[in-house]
Amino acid sequence: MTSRSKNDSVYQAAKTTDSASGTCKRMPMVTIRDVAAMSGASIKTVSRVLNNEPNVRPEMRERVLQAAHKLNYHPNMAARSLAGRQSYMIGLFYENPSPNYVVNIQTGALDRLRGEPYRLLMFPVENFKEFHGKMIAIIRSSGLAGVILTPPLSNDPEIMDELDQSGVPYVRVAGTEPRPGSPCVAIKDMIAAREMTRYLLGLGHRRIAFLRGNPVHPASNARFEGYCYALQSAGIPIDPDLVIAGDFRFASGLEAARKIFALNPRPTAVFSSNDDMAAGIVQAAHEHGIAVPRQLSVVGFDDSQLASIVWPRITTMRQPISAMAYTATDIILNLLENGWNTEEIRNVELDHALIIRDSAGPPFLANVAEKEDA
Amino acid sequence: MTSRSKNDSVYQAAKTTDSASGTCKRMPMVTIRDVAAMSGASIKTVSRVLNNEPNVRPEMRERVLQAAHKLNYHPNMAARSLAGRQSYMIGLFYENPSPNYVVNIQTGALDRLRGEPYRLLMFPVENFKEFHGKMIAIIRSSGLAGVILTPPLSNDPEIMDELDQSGVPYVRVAGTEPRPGSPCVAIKDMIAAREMTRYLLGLGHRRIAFLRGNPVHPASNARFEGYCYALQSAGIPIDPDLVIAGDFRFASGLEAARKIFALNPRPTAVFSSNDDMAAGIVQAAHEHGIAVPRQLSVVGFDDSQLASIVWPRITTMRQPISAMAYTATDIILNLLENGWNTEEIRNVELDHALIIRDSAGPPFLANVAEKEDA
DNA sequence: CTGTTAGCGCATTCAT
DNA sequence: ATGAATGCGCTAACAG
Repeated sequence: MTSRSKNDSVYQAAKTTDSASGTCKRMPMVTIRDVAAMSGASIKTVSRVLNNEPNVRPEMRERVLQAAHKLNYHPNMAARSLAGRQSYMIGLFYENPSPNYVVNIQTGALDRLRGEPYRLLMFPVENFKEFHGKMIAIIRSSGLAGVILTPPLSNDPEIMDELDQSGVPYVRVAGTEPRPGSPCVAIKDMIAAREMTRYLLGLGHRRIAFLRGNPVHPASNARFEGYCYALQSAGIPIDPDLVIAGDFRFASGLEAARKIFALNPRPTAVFSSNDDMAAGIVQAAHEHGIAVPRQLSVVGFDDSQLASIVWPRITTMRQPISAMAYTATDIILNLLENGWNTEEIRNVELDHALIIRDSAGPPFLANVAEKEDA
Repeated sequence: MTSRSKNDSVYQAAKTTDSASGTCKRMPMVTIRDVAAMSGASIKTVSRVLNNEPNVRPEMRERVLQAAHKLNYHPNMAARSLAGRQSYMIGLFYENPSPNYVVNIQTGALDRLRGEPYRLLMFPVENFKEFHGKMIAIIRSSGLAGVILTPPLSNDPEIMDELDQSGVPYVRVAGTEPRPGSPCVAIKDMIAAREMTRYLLGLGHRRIAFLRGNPVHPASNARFEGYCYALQSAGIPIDPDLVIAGDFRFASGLEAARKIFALNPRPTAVFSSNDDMAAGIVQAAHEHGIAVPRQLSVVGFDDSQLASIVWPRITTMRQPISAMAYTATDIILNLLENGWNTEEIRNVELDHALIIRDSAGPPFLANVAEKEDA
């Protein structure tokens, strides 16, 4: 009740006048000036209050806050960006490998952004090769404050060069090669894949096929290494016939299944680099009347929604995708707030977890025999 | 070759100087002034060229364009928004029912935005009830030029009231109730559901269960109506026991399955309001040893990725989600460009399509008999 | 057809 | 602890 009715009516009128006029053009802007006028402070003081800067008397602060609330004031992002020479937009660049991955990444980033003045801008990239040379333009024209790179972009040296040049902080999700000056959050793909392979080995499998992902995603290679490592330490040579190419898509799992089913003797287990392809194998198995896991164990990687939707539910390696994006966003925010100190770059590695479900079991030895006399 | 080396070197130096200095703060802004200086035009002329306004001599236009290109100029969104009193941000508001839906919506919107100066901002809404009253604040502080509403927000009168008040154009995706002043793009949910039900009827089913979606999504009700309509015109009364509650999530399909399987006699078919729940039913059927479609036909709605990933692949009603979002975005863009003429609001209805796959077939009559003597 | 002059709403010196 | 003045990069009236 500090300000009298006269003020109130003025402002309230200003607030509703246009929407009542039918043409409904645009709401009259309530600016920092209006707040200043109403609270009896200068615009600078209002600015101080709004940005939580020191050197404002508590009671003054309170008055300003009340006025802002009363006027339903909201800072104008554009003006703020322009004057402050920085934006509040974070760009998320991704190439759509699987919808679930994208959604999880988004969710994680958005979670971290909740309550922050920053916004998330989506940049789907179709063909990241033809993307080269455009990064700077995009950053500049969209006025991005920071960017989050997901694979395969997070390992593209050219893109990172451009980013370095642009001067905006960027964080890589699931990048593999360390890069000075650029933080990265990832999981230990190699270790995780080794773990999964050992799980299969522990179940008794000896002929384990591996379904690779898109080779431009380095995680795909890291997982393959883990598979090789585990096999070799178990004294099992890598059989090239058991290594099948794929591209992370469901359809490529379907295709791979054909090749795998044609193998003689057929492997007793398949380790797919991600869940989408694993689901493809499971579907193909159904169609060929091959029982999973009795005749064929199938395991995936990611623990995406898919893995628990198909039947049997897929044993997989959980990759905390949302958490990775959350962390990446957190790092960006720190970089943005505390200045970009290239020295204290954080590289974070999050934990993976083996999720045992129903698609893998001990090898059905009759299966091998049955094949051998074919 | 209009401008000489002197100019060139100056600008080029300006372009690279900072990134070479190690501290990598921010690239020096190339402004409209630089372009004006280099091309020998005034900033207003440059502005005209950049915005494709008339009244510029072609050769002048060319010179400006070249200068801009040479300088690697990119307009500053913030300044443009501030001066032009309009932003280039389109907000996409959604509550995450199923990841696939969200991704499809996004893809459609992003497709339409390609090449446009507009950007897409994501606004996930957890609890849309507690969202009331915040819409205006969000629009204002983020400086949204327009918004796209997806269900259930696209049918929330309070939210739409706020939107009307805010004055920014908004388009509803899959809204059901027509609303003056707000365009909407949808499919004919009722008709489509009726069609699907008739398909099942045509297969010979008489006991068809219906799995409802989240009741706050009006599409859920429309689909239910279609089901009822088809049944009634076939002279089959609606059996309340066959109408099961759900919420569009996979898990609710799983739950619903238990109830459905306990029914005696068991229905020969289930029509689920969306694919996620249908996938839940299929999974549960596997677990209970109920063969789909031999012992139970299951059909879904949406034709999401899921539908063709589970086994058997689900017969479903394709809803062109991406296309709907594309169209919605198109409408927003028109509204933004040509002014918001409330008179010529377009309500668009896109086509659905029955996608016949493997999860539905004729009823297995022995099934009925078998149940009856139980 | 083209240029000049003013701001847009805010942050930011530098006064006080 | 507070305020006046200046300008961010651009668009928008107006003049020519």
